[in-house]
Amino acid sequence: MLDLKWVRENPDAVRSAAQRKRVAVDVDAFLDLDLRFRKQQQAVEAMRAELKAAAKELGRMSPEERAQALAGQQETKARLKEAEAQEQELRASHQEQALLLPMPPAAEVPDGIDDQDNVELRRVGDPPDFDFEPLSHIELGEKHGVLDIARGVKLSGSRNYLLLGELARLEQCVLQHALEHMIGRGFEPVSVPTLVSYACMEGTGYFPGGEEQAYLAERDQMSLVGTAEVPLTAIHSDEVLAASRLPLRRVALSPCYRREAGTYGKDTKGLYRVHQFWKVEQVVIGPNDEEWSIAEHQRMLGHATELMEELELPFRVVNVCTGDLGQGQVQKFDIETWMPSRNGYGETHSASRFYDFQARRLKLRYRPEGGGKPVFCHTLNNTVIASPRVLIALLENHQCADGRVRIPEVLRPRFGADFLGS
RNA sequence: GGAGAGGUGGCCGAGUGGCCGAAGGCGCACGCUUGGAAAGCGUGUGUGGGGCAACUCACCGAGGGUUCGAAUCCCUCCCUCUCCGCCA
Repeated sequence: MLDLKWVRENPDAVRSAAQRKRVAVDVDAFLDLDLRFRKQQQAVEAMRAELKAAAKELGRMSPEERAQALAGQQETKARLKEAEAQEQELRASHQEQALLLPMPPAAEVPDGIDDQDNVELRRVGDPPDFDFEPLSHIELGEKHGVLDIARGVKLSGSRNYLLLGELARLEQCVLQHALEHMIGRGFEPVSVPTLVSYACMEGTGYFPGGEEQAYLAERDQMSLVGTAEVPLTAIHSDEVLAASRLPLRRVALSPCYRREAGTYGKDTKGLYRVHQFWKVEQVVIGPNDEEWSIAEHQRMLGHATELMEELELPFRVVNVCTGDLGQGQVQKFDIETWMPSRNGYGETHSASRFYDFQARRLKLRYRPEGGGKPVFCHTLNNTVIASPRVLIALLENHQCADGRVRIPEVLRPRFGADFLGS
Protein backbone atom coordinates (compact mmCIF):
# COMPACT_ATOMS: atom_id res chain seq x y z
CA MET A 1 0.00 0.00 0.00
CA LEU A 2 1.29 3.42 -0.91
CA ASP A 3 0.69 6.64 0.99
CA LEU A 4 -2.25 8.01 -0.96
CA LYS A 5 -1.40 11.60 -0.18
CA TRP A 6 1.98 10.97 -1.72
CA VAL A 7 0.33 9.32 -4.72
CA ARG A 8 -1.83 12.42 -5.31
CA GLU A 9 1.21 14.65 -5.20
CA ASN A 10 3.49 12.36 -7.21
CA PRO A 11 1.40 10.67 -9.88
CA ASP A 12 4.38 10.60 -12.23
CA ALA A 13 6.41 8.58 -9.76
CA VAL A 14 3.63 6.00 -9.58
CA ARG A 15 3.27 5.90 -13.35
CA SER A 16 6.98 5.36 -13.69
CA ALA A 17 6.94 2.66 -11.00
CA ALA A 18 4.19 0.82 -12.85
CA GLN A 19 6.06 1.14 -16.10
CA ARG A 20 9.37 -0.03 -14.67
CA LYS A 21 7.76 -2.98 -12.90
CA ARG A 22 5.65 -3.77 -15.96
CA VAL A 23 2.38 -3.85 -14.11
CA ALA A 24 -0.77 -2.60 -15.79
CA VAL A 25 -2.11 0.09 -13.48
CA ASP A 26 -4.10 3.06 -14.72
CA VAL A 27 -2.91 5.82 -12.42
CA ASP A 28 -5.14 8.46 -14.01
CA ALA A 29 -8.21 6.31 -13.58
CA PHE A 30 -7.28 5.84 -9.95
CA LEU A 31 -6.77 9.56 -9.35
CA ASP A 32 -10.11 10.29 -10.98
CA LEU A 33 -11.82 7.72 -8.80
CA ASP A 34 -9.97 9.08 -5.79
CA LEU A 35 -11.33 12.55 -6.49
CA ARG A 36 -14.89 11.35 -6.97
CA PHE A 37 -14.70 9.30 -3.81
CA ARG A 38 -13.52 12.23 -1.71
CA LYS A 39 -16.22 14.49 -3.15
CA GLN A 40 -18.88 11.99 -2.27
CA GLN A 41 -17.40 11.58 1.17
CA GLN A 42 -17.67 15.29 1.76
CA ALA A 43 -21.29 15.34 0.65
CA VAL A 44 -22.14 12.50 3.02
CA GLU A 45 -20.35 14.13 5.90
CA ALA A 46 -22.17 17.41 5.40
CA MET A 47 -25.49 15.61 5.55
CA ARG A 48 -24.50 13.71 8.64
CA ALA A 49 -23.42 16.90 10.37
CA GLU A 50 -26.80 18.39 9.54
CA LEU A 51 -28.68 15.42 10.98
CA LYS A 52 -26.54 15.35 14.05
CA ALA A 53 -27.09 19.01 14.85
CA ALA A 54 -30.83 18.64 14.27
CA ALA A 55 -31.02 15.60 16.56
CA LYS A 56 -29.50 17.65 19.36
CA GLU A 57 -32.13 20.34 18.84
CA LEU A 58 -34.90 17.77 18.84
CA GLY A 59 -33.82 16.51 22.21
CA ARG A 60 -34.56 19.87 23.70
CA MET A 61 -37.92 20.49 22.02
CA SER A 62 -41.35 20.07 23.43
CA PRO A 63 -43.33 17.09 22.12
CA GLU A 64 -45.46 19.23 19.74
CA GLU A 65 -42.51 20.98 18.22
CA ARG A 66 -40.70 17.70 17.83
CA ALA A 67 -43.50 16.03 15.90
CA GLN A 68 -43.29 18.79 13.30
CA ALA A 69 -39.55 18.74 12.93
CA LEU A 70 -39.41 14.97 12.51
CA ALA A 71 -40.61 15.12 8.93
CA GLY A 72 -37.60 17.14 7.82
CA GLN A 73 -35.28 14.77 9.64
CA GLN A 74 -36.76 11.77 7.83
CA GLU A 75 -36.30 13.39 4.50
CA THR A 76 -32.65 14.19 5.08
CA LYS A 77 -32.13 10.66 6.30
CA ALA A 78 -33.51 9.27 3.07
CA ARG A 79 -31.16 11.46 1.04
CA LEU A 80 -28.25 10.45 3.24
CA LYS A 81 -28.98 6.78 2.76
CA GLU A 82 -28.75 7.19 -1.00
CA ALA A 83 -25.55 9.19 -0.82
CA GLU A 84 -24.04 6.65 1.55
CA ALA A 85 -24.75 3.82 -0.85
CA GLN A 86 -22.87 5.65 -3.58
CA GLU A 87 -20.02 6.41 -1.23
CA GLN A 88 -19.76 2.74 -0.27
CA GLU A 89 -19.56 1.75 -3.90
CA LEU A 90 -16.84 4.28 -4.58
CA ARG A 91 -14.99 3.29 -1.44
CA ALA A 92 -14.95 -0.38 -2.42
CA SER A 93 -13.45 0.16 -5.85
CA HIS A 94 -11.14 2.83 -4.48
CA GLN A 95 -9.70 0.42 -1.97
CA GLU A 96 -9.50 -2.36 -4.52
CA GLN A 97 -7.48 -0.20 -6.88
CA ALA A 98 -5.33 1.34 -4.16
CA LEU A 99 -4.13 -2.15 -3.19
CA LEU A 100 -2.76 -2.60 -6.71
CA LEU A 101 -0.52 0.47 -6.84
CA PRO A 102 3.13 -0.60 -7.15
CA MET A 103 5.88 0.45 -4.77
CA PRO A 104 8.55 2.37 -6.72
CA PRO A 105 11.71 0.30 -7.15
CA ALA A 106 14.98 1.69 -5.80
CA ALA A 107 17.09 3.69 -8.24
CA GLU A 108 19.79 1.02 -8.21
CA VAL A 109 17.40 -1.69 -9.43
CA PRO A 110 18.23 -2.58 -13.03
CA ASP A 111 15.47 -2.22 -15.60
CA GLY A 112 14.38 -5.44 -17.20
CA ILE A 113 11.57 -7.70 -18.27
CA ASP A 114 12.14 -10.95 -16.39
CA ASP A 115 14.78 -12.96 -14.53
CA GLN A 116 16.89 -13.04 -17.70
CA ASP A 117 17.66 -9.38 -17.03
CA ASN A 118 18.76 -9.78 -13.44
CA VAL A 119 22.27 -8.45 -12.93
CA GLU A 120 24.94 -10.60 -11.36
CA LEU A 121 26.68 -8.80 -8.51
CA ARG A 122 29.25 -11.39 -7.46
CA ARG A 123 30.18 -15.03 -7.51
CA VAL A 124 31.48 -16.96 -4.56
CA GLY A 125 33.12 -20.37 -4.91
CA ASP A 126 33.79 -22.29 -8.10
CA PRO A 127 31.50 -24.86 -9.65
CA PRO A 128 33.04 -28.31 -9.13
CA ASP A 129 35.17 -29.76 -11.92
CA PHE A 130 34.35 -33.47 -11.86
CA ASP A 131 36.78 -35.99 -13.31
CA PHE A 132 33.88 -38.44 -13.62
CA GLU A 133 30.39 -38.33 -15.00
CA PRO A 134 28.38 -36.61 -12.24
CA LEU A 135 24.93 -37.82 -11.33
CA SER A 136 21.83 -35.70 -10.80
CA HIS A 137 20.33 -35.48 -7.34
CA ILE A 138 17.57 -37.79 -8.55
CA GLU A 139 20.06 -40.44 -9.62
CA LEU A 140 22.04 -40.01 -6.43
CA GLY A 141 18.93 -40.20 -4.30
CA GLU A 142 17.67 -43.33 -6.01
CA LYS A 143 21.09 -44.95 -5.97
CA HIS A 144 21.17 -44.68 -2.20
CA GLY A 145 17.50 -45.40 -1.74
CA VAL A 146 16.88 -42.10 0.04
CA LEU A 147 14.58 -40.38 -2.47
CA ASP A 148 11.26 -41.75 -3.75
CA ILE A 149 9.50 -39.41 -6.11
CA ALA A 150 7.17 -42.00 -7.64
CA ARG A 151 5.54 -42.80 -4.32
CA GLY A 152 5.40 -39.13 -3.37
CA VAL A 153 3.39 -38.63 -6.55
CA LYS A 154 1.22 -41.63 -5.70
CA LEU A 155 0.34 -40.04 -2.38
CA SER A 156 -0.17 -36.46 -3.43
CA GLY A 157 0.20 -35.98 -7.17
CA SER A 158 2.95 -34.35 -9.16
CA ARG A 159 5.65 -32.28 -7.48
CA ASN A 160 5.54 -34.39 -4.36
CA TYR A 161 8.29 -36.58 -2.98
CA LEU A 162 9.53 -38.72 -0.13
CA LEU A 163 12.89 -38.31 1.52
CA LEU A 164 14.02 -41.38 3.39
CA GLY A 165 16.72 -42.41 5.79
CA GLU A 166 19.94 -40.48 5.50
CA LEU A 167 18.50 -37.83 3.20
CA ALA A 168 15.58 -37.19 5.55
CA ARG A 169 18.14 -36.80 8.31
CA LEU A 170 20.39 -34.57 6.25
CA GLU A 171 17.43 -32.30 5.60
CA GLN A 172 16.73 -31.94 9.29
CA CYS A 173 20.42 -31.31 9.97
CA VAL A 174 20.59 -28.50 7.44
CA LEU A 175 17.40 -26.90 8.73
CA GLN A 176 18.48 -27.11 12.35
CA HIS A 177 21.88 -25.75 11.53
CA ALA A 178 20.33 -22.84 9.64
CA LEU A 179 18.02 -22.06 12.52
CA GLU A 180 20.89 -21.98 14.99
CA HIS A 181 22.97 -19.98 12.55
CA MET A 182 20.35 -17.23 12.90
CA ILE A 183 19.80 -17.61 16.63
CA GLY A 184 23.54 -17.05 16.99
CA ARG A 185 23.08 -13.77 15.12
CA GLY A 186 20.54 -12.47 17.60
CA PHE A 187 17.36 -13.61 15.88
CA GLU A 188 14.49 -14.84 18.02
CA PRO A 189 13.18 -18.22 16.88
CA VAL A 190 9.42 -18.34 16.46
CA SER A 191 7.10 -21.22 15.74
CA VAL A 192 4.38 -19.76 13.54
CA PRO A 193 0.98 -20.75 12.14
CA THR A 194 1.19 -21.68 8.48
CA LEU A 195 -2.56 -21.64 7.98
CA VAL A 196 -3.44 -17.96 8.13
CA SER A 197 -6.28 -15.51 7.58
CA TYR A 198 -6.88 -13.62 4.37
CA ALA A 199 -5.82 -10.44 6.19
CA CYS A 200 -2.31 -11.82 6.67
CA MET A 201 -2.01 -12.65 2.98
CA GLU A 202 -3.33 -9.24 1.95
CA GLY A 203 -1.25 -7.45 4.53
CA THR A 204 2.00 -8.95 3.30
CA GLY A 205 1.07 -8.22 -0.30
CA TYR A 206 0.35 -11.73 -1.60
CA PHE A 207 -3.36 -11.07 -1.98
CA PRO A 208 -5.01 -9.81 -4.07
CA GLY A 209 -3.18 -11.23 -7.05
CA GLY A 210 -1.47 -14.29 -5.65
CA GLU A 211 -4.54 -16.41 -4.92
CA GLU A 212 -3.61 -18.81 -7.71
CA GLN A 213 -0.36 -19.67 -5.94
CA ALA A 214 -1.89 -20.39 -2.56
CA TYR A 215 -3.72 -23.41 -1.23
CA LEU A 216 -6.98 -22.15 0.21
CA ALA A 217 -9.00 -23.73 2.98
CA GLU A 218 -12.10 -22.00 1.72
CA ARG A 219 -14.55 -23.43 4.21
CA ASP A 220 -12.60 -21.73 6.96
CA GLN A 221 -11.47 -18.76 4.88
CA MET A 222 -7.86 -19.56 5.55
CA SER A 223 -4.82 -19.93 3.37
CA LEU A 224 -1.71 -22.07 3.63
CA VAL A 225 1.34 -19.85 3.48
CA GLY A 226 4.04 -20.15 0.84
CA THR A 227 6.56 -18.74 3.30
CA ALA A 228 6.86 -17.96 7.00
CA GLU A 229 7.41 -14.36 5.94
CA VAL A 230 3.63 -14.04 6.07
CA PRO A 231 2.99 -14.93 9.71
CA LEU A 232 6.29 -13.44 10.92
CA THR A 233 5.66 -10.09 9.32
CA ALA A 234 2.03 -9.98 10.41
CA ILE A 235 2.66 -10.78 14.09
CA HIS A 236 2.26 -7.15 15.16
CA SER A 237 -0.37 -6.07 12.65
CA ASP A 238 -2.91 -3.62 14.08
CA GLU A 239 -0.47 -2.72 16.82
CA VAL A 240 1.51 0.31 17.87
CA LEU A 241 4.91 -0.86 19.07
CA ALA A 242 7.22 1.03 21.39
CA ALA A 243 10.16 2.39 19.41
CA SER A 244 12.50 0.81 21.92
CA ARG A 245 11.41 -2.66 20.75
CA LEU A 246 12.69 -2.08 17.24
CA PRO A 247 14.20 -3.63 15.33
CA LEU A 248 12.51 -6.98 15.86
CA ARG A 249 14.64 -9.73 14.34
CA ARG A 250 12.98 -13.09 14.05
CA VAL A 251 13.48 -16.43 12.37
CA ALA A 252 11.04 -19.26 11.75
CA LEU A 253 11.36 -22.80 10.49
CA SER A 254 8.13 -23.75 8.79
CA PRO A 255 6.59 -25.86 6.08
CA CYS A 256 5.67 -23.90 2.95
CA TYR A 257 2.99 -24.65 0.40
CA ARG A 258 2.82 -23.47 -3.19
CA ARG A 259 0.45 -24.52 -5.94
CA GLU A 260 2.96 -23.63 -8.65
CA ALA A 261 0.07 -22.87 -11.00
CA GLY A 262 1.20 -21.87 -14.46
CA THR A 263 4.47 -23.78 -14.22
CA TYR A 264 3.31 -26.87 -16.07
CA GLY A 265 6.25 -28.41 -17.85
CA LYS A 266 8.75 -26.25 -15.96
CA ASP A 267 11.26 -27.93 -13.66
CA THR A 268 9.17 -31.09 -13.66
CA LYS A 269 11.99 -33.38 -12.64
CA GLY A 270 13.28 -33.80 -9.15
CA LEU A 271 13.22 -31.64 -6.08
CA TYR A 272 13.60 -28.21 -7.64
CA ARG A 273 9.97 -27.13 -7.85
CA VAL A 274 7.71 -28.87 -5.34
CA HIS A 275 4.39 -28.13 -3.66
CA GLN A 276 5.57 -28.54 -0.09
CA PHE A 277 8.94 -27.72 1.41
CA TRP A 278 10.67 -26.49 4.54
CA LYS A 279 12.13 -23.08 4.88
CA VAL A 280 14.01 -21.16 7.51
CA GLU A 281 13.04 -17.53 7.01
CA GLN A 282 14.40 -14.35 8.56
CA VAL A 283 12.15 -11.32 8.99
CA VAL A 284 13.04 -7.94 10.41
CA ILE A 285 10.61 -5.23 11.48
CA GLY A 286 12.39 -1.92 11.91
CA PRO A 287 12.01 1.83 12.08
CA ASN A 288 10.83 3.98 9.18
CA ASP A 289 14.30 4.83 7.93
CA GLU A 290 15.47 4.10 4.42
CA GLU A 291 19.16 4.25 5.29
CA TRP A 292 18.59 1.73 8.03
CA SER A 293 16.54 -0.53 5.74
CA ILE A 294 19.24 -0.53 3.09
CA ALA A 295 21.91 -1.47 5.61
CA GLU A 296 19.75 -4.14 7.23
CA HIS A 297 19.01 -5.59 3.80
CA GLN A 298 22.74 -6.14 3.29
CA ARG A 299 23.14 -7.65 6.74
CA MET A 300 20.34 -10.11 6.06
CA LEU A 301 21.83 -11.01 2.73
CA GLY A 302 25.11 -11.64 4.55
CA HIS A 303 23.47 -14.05 6.99
CA ALA A 304 22.46 -16.22 4.07
CA THR A 305 25.69 -15.99 2.06
CA GLU A 306 27.74 -16.83 5.15
CA LEU A 307 25.68 -19.97 5.57
CA MET A 308 26.16 -20.95 1.94
CA GLU A 309 29.92 -20.57 2.36
CA GLU A 310 29.78 -22.77 5.44
CA LEU A 311 27.97 -25.37 3.38
CA GLU A 312 30.75 -25.06 0.80
CA LEU A 313 28.32 -24.36 -2.01
CA PRO A 314 29.20 -22.19 -5.02
CA PHE A 315 26.69 -19.39 -5.49
CA ARG A 316 26.15 -15.98 -6.98
CA VAL A 317 24.17 -12.96 -5.88
CA VAL A 318 21.95 -11.15 -8.38
CA ASN A 319 20.29 -7.75 -8.29
CA VAL A 320 16.75 -8.58 -9.38
CA CYS A 321 15.48 -6.40 -12.22
CA THR A 322 12.33 -4.25 -12.16
CA GLY A 323 10.22 -6.67 -14.19
CA ASP A 324 10.96 -9.51 -11.79
CA LEU A 325 10.16 -7.49 -8.67
CA GLY A 326 6.94 -7.95 -6.76
CA GLN A 327 4.39 -5.17 -6.49
CA GLY A 328 5.53 -4.14 -3.04
CA GLN A 329 9.24 -4.79 -3.23
CA VAL A 330 11.66 -1.88 -3.38
CA GLN A 331 14.65 -4.07 -4.11
CA LYS A 332 15.39 -7.77 -4.12
CA PHE A 333 18.60 -9.77 -4.13
CA ASP A 334 18.46 -13.42 -5.06
CA ILE A 335 21.09 -15.95 -4.18
CA GLU A 336 21.46 -18.57 -6.88
CA THR A 337 23.32 -21.75 -6.08
CA TRP A 338 25.25 -23.87 -8.53
CA MET A 339 23.43 -27.04 -9.49
CA PRO A 340 25.45 -29.36 -11.74
CA SER A 341 22.38 -31.13 -13.18
CA ARG A 342 21.07 -27.77 -14.37
CA ASN A 343 24.52 -26.79 -15.49
CA GLY A 344 23.76 -23.42 -14.03
CA TYR A 345 22.74 -21.43 -11.02
CA GLY A 346 19.29 -22.00 -9.54
CA GLU A 347 17.51 -19.59 -7.22
CA THR A 348 17.70 -20.70 -3.61
CA HIS A 349 17.23 -17.46 -1.66
CA SER A 350 15.37 -14.21 -2.03
CA ALA A 351 16.04 -11.11 0.07
CA SER A 352 13.52 -8.28 -0.16
CA ARG A 353 13.02 -4.91 1.37
CA PHE A 354 9.66 -3.19 1.35
CA TYR A 355 10.08 0.04 3.26
CA ASP A 356 6.57 0.65 4.67
CA PHE A 357 4.59 -1.10 1.93
CA GLN A 358 3.66 -4.15 3.99
CA ALA A 359 3.42 -2.19 7.24
CA ARG A 360 0.76 0.11 5.76
CA ARG A 361 -1.36 -2.84 4.69
CA LEU A 362 -0.84 -4.56 8.04
CA LYS A 363 -1.29 -1.39 10.11
CA LEU A 364 2.02 -2.23 11.69
CA ARG A 365 3.28 0.88 13.48
CA TYR A 366 5.45 2.16 16.28
CA ARG A 367 5.48 5.24 18.42
CA PRO A 368 8.65 7.20 17.81
CA GLU A 369 11.20 7.92 20.51
CA GLY A 370 9.94 10.85 22.58
CA GLY A 371 6.29 10.38 21.65
CA GLY A 372 4.38 11.70 18.67
CA LYS A 373 2.17 10.14 16.05
CA PRO A 374 2.52 6.44 15.27
CA VAL A 375 4.71 5.73 12.26
CA PHE A 376 4.62 2.77 9.89
CA CYS A 377 7.47 0.30 10.34
CA HIS A 378 9.80 -0.94 7.64
CA THR A 379 9.87 -4.67 6.91
CA LEU A 380 12.41 -6.96 5.28
CA ASN A 381 12.77 -10.66 4.77
CA ASN A 382 15.20 -13.20 3.42
CA THR A 383 15.53 -16.92 3.07
CA VAL A 384 18.07 -18.59 5.32
CA ILE A 385 17.69 -22.02 3.78
CA ALA A 386 14.99 -23.84 1.84
CA SER A 387 14.78 -27.59 1.53
CA PRO A 388 14.67 -29.77 -0.50
CA ARG A 389 16.00 -27.26 -2.99
CA VAL A 390 19.27 -26.87 -1.12
CA LEU A 391 19.60 -30.66 -1.06
CA ILE A 392 19.98 -30.60 -4.83
CA ALA A 393 23.06 -28.44 -4.42
CA LEU A 394 24.41 -30.43 -1.49
CA LEU A 395 24.01 -33.80 -3.21
CA GLU A 396 25.23 -32.78 -6.62
CA ASN A 397 28.13 -30.49 -5.72
CA HIS A 398 29.54 -32.75 -3.03
CA GLN A 399 29.23 -36.08 -4.85
CA CYS A 400 32.30 -38.27 -5.14
CA ALA A 401 33.48 -40.60 -7.87
CA ASP A 402 32.29 -43.60 -5.86
CA GLY A 403 28.77 -42.19 -5.66
CA ARG A 404 28.97 -41.21 -2.02
CA VAL A 405 28.19 -37.65 -1.00
CA ARG A 406 30.56 -35.67 1.15
CA ILE A 407 28.93 -33.92 4.10
CA PRO A 408 30.24 -30.37 4.71
CA GLU A 409 32.32 -29.97 7.86
CA VAL A 410 29.75 -27.86 9.71
CA LEU A 411 27.07 -30.52 9.39
CA ARG A 412 29.18 -33.53 10.33
CA PRO A 413 28.75 -33.38 14.10
CA ARG A 414 25.01 -33.19 13.65
CA PHE A 415 24.83 -35.71 10.83
CA GLY A 416 27.21 -38.08 12.57
CA ALA A 417 29.11 -39.15 9.47
CA ASP A 418 31.43 -37.69 6.86
CA PHE A 419 29.57 -39.15 3.93
CA LEU A 420 26.05 -39.99 2.87
CA GLY A 421 25.81 -43.44 1.31
CA SER A 422 28.81 -45.05 2.91
C1' G B 1 -19.25 -30.50 20.39
C1' G B 2 -22.40 -28.77 25.19
C1' A B 3 -23.01 -24.77 29.08
C1' G B 4 -21.66 -20.01 30.78
C1' A B 5 -18.84 -15.13 30.89
C1' G B 6 -16.72 -11.40 28.19
C1' G B 7 -14.53 -8.10 23.94
C1' U B 8 -14.11 -0.05 25.51
C1' G B 9 -7.97 4.32 24.00
C1' G B 10 -0.42 2.29 23.93
C1' C B 11 -2.10 -0.84 28.48
C1' C B 12 -5.70 -1.61 32.63
C1' G B 13 -10.58 -0.27 33.63
C1' A B 14 -15.62 2.62 34.48
C1' G B 15 -19.71 3.59 31.73
C1' U B 16 -27.54 0.53 30.19
C1' G B 17 -30.55 5.95 25.37
C1' G B 18 -28.86 12.62 24.47
C1' C B 19 -24.72 16.31 29.11
C1' C B 20 -19.67 10.19 26.23
C1' G B 21 -14.56 10.37 21.89
C1' A B 22 -15.65 8.31 26.38
C1' A B 23 -14.41 8.87 34.15
C1' G B 24 -10.21 6.93 36.81
C1' G B 25 -5.49 4.61 36.80
C1' C B 26 -0.89 3.03 34.38
C1' G B 27 2.40 4.40 30.66
C1' C B 28 4.40 8.37 27.83
C1' A B 29 5.87 13.79 26.96
C1' C B 30 6.95 18.56 29.05
C1' G B 31 7.71 21.44 33.48
C1' C B 32 8.59 21.96 38.86
C1' U B 33 11.44 19.62 42.70
C1' U B 34 16.88 17.38 43.23
C1' G B 35 23.96 17.71 43.50
C1' G B 36 21.89 13.61 40.36
C1' A B 37 18.08 10.02 40.37
C1' A B 38 13.64 7.86 42.55
C1' A B 39 9.32 9.43 44.81
C1' G B 40 6.09 13.61 44.69
C1' C B 41 3.44 17.76 42.32
C1' G B 42 1.49 20.32 37.85
C1' U B 43 0.21 20.33 32.62
C1' G B 44 -0.57 17.61 28.33
C1' U B 45 -1.49 12.98 25.77
C1' G B 46 -6.54 8.06 21.21
C1' U B 47 -6.62 6.56 15.90
C1' G B 48 -7.96 7.25 10.93
C1' G B 49 -10.23 10.06 6.71
C1' G B 50 -11.70 14.83 4.36
C1' G B 51 -10.41 20.29 4.31
C1' C B 52 -5.23 21.23 5.14
C1' A B 53 -7.23 26.96 8.15
C1' A B 54 -11.17 27.34 11.10
C1' C B 55 -13.48 22.91 11.07
C1' U B 56 -15.74 18.30 10.13
C1' C B 57 -16.81 12.96 9.78
C1' A B 58 -15.93 7.98 11.40
C1' C B 59 -14.31 4.57 15.11
C1' C B 60 -16.09 1.53 22.21
C1' G B 61 -14.63 -6.79 18.34
C1' A B 62 -17.13 -6.95 12.87
C1' G B 63 -21.59 -6.35 10.04
C1' G B 64 -26.80 -5.25 9.94
C1' G B 65 -31.22 -3.17 12.56
C1' U B 66 -34.47 -0.08 16.09
C1' U B 67 -34.52 5.34 17.36
C1' C B 68 -35.02 12.33 16.07
C1' G B 69 -30.59 10.48 18.88
C1' A B 70 -26.78 4.11 20.33
C1' A B 71 -20.53 2.35 23.65
C1' U B 72 -25.48 1.65 25.94
C1' C B 73 -31.47 -1.76 22.98
C1' C B 74 -32.25 -5.99 19.01
C1' C B 75 -30.19 -9.63 15.22
C1' U B 76 -26.04 -12.21 12.79
C1' C B 77 -20.98 -13.33 12.77
C1' C B 78 -15.84 -13.40 14.70
C1' C B 79 -12.57 -13.74 18.78
C1' U B 80 -11.09 -14.57 24.04
C1' C B 81 -11.82 -16.87 28.84
C1' U B 82 -14.08 -20.71 32.36
C1' C B 83 -16.37 -25.56 33.09
C1' C B 84 -17.77 -30.34 30.76
C1' G B 85 -16.96 -33.78 26.71
C1' C B 86 -13.62 -35.47 22.84
C1' C B 87 -8.65 -35.63 21.27
C1' A B 88 -2.96 -34.82 19.10
